[in-house]
Amino acid sequence: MSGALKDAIRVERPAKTLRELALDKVREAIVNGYFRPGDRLVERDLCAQLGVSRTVVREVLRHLESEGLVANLPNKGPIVAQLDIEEAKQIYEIRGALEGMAARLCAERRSPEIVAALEESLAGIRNSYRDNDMAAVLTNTSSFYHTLFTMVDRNVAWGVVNLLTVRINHLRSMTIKTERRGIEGPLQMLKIVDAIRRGDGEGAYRAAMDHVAAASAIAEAVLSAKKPAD
Amino acid sequence: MSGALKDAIRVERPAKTLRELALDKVREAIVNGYFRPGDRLVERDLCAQLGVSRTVVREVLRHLESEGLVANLPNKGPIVAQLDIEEAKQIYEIRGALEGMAARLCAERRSPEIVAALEESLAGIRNSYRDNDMAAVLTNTSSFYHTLFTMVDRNVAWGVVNLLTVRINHLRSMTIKTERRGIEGPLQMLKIVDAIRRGDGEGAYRAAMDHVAAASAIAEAVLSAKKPAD
DNA sequence: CTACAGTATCTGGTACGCCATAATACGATT
DNA sequence: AATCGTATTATGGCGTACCAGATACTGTAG
Repeated sequence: MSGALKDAIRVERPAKTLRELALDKVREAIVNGYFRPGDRLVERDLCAQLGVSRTVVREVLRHLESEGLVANLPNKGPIVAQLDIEEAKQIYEIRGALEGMAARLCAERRSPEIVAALEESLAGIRNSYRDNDMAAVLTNTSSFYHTLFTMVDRNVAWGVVNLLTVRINHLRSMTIKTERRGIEGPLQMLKIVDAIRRGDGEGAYRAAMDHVAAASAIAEAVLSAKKPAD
Repeated sequence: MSGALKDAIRVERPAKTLRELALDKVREAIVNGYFRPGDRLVERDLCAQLGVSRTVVREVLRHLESEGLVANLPNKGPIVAQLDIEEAKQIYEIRGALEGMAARLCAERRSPEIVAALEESLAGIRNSYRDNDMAAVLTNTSSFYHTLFTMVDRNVAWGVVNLLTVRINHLRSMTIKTERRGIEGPLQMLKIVDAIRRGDGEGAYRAAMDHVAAASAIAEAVLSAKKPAD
């Protein structure tokens, strides 16, 4: 049996451990705001809410801690990590560097498939804005960058970006709701795609940087406007 | 009592939980080769070796898994992650992008303190090469980049670089042992410092990129030379 | 109203047990 | 003897119970 085919008939098992299910649940609960920043995450309460044992809950909390979504106060226990503005700016900066890098690589490859895939994602974003479906905007934006990275086989960088992105997810959901972002966001991304189509590596790099820089500026405004109200 | 002083007499407790101690131990054991890539990490064995309970061991394994140092085979359990060459190249590339970014920022800040701190680290590296103390070379190199990042308050990026670096640590220890690396490595780093001293952001960026590119090339050679021998 | 003691809460950590699965060894059958 | 089925073992996944230490809360005595 040839190597390429030998997995074809493999029986697909759920294979997800309880731990992974719980991890996804809690992470989602944090990123979509069910648990707010600063909330304490009491182990035994989580056990009850998730319907799993402390063993599982503790492993999940450790995992989220290493993702930066959960902070651990000594002798007090885990809380949902607070995002301070300085950290958010750094995250945006890193994303700029890595997404710029990926955009440049895409441009240098000069592959029509890449352009087509990016345009499809971009169309999805426009539609979601038109339908006012903000959740869809987020997932489509993610998918845009996902193709940007995976088309040039940069899955490690994609993992890094993804890891950082969850930490600023509530910021993202605020920035995209900003007035004019529905116009300017896709416009900036279009510039990236155009530069890639032209094979203009440097232009693609700068366009990607500009896009996250804009997002960062909006995030900073949103965050500094909200902090005093706390 | 004034706020600035009130922590002064605080009794410094280890504050490290058993879990963190165990985490460090296991990570170090992996990084310095006590556990080889592909080795199985049997929970109950680790309990015995570390002298801690299974709960702790499991949490440690989960943490290392999310760091990428440990891989979990379904229905078989955790093993030490194997590093394939493609992934290593991607990690070097990311480091290049981020270290270049940090170097540029350092140059733009034009602070003599930064230059002084970097020169001190660099001197440490040279001395370690002279003494043939390869472990010290590694830690001093880390400290060089640590100052590069923290001097411009980019601790998040530093965290990312650090996280990625542990995954290629055995590669690092092989590349620095390469002939001529003891000359060329410090020379490339000196170029970074010089550009920073000149306030030449672009030059610092490129010098940092060149340095990791060189390391990456050596690593690739080392890795592809070793793989067939497996 | 304050100080202090007692109490409740919660994490950190341990021990132990049960179950499911995968691999291996072993034995039976043809 | 080769093969097939079965017991055994190793191990991870998961749950429960328990204890110690730190912290926060509370009520009472002075």
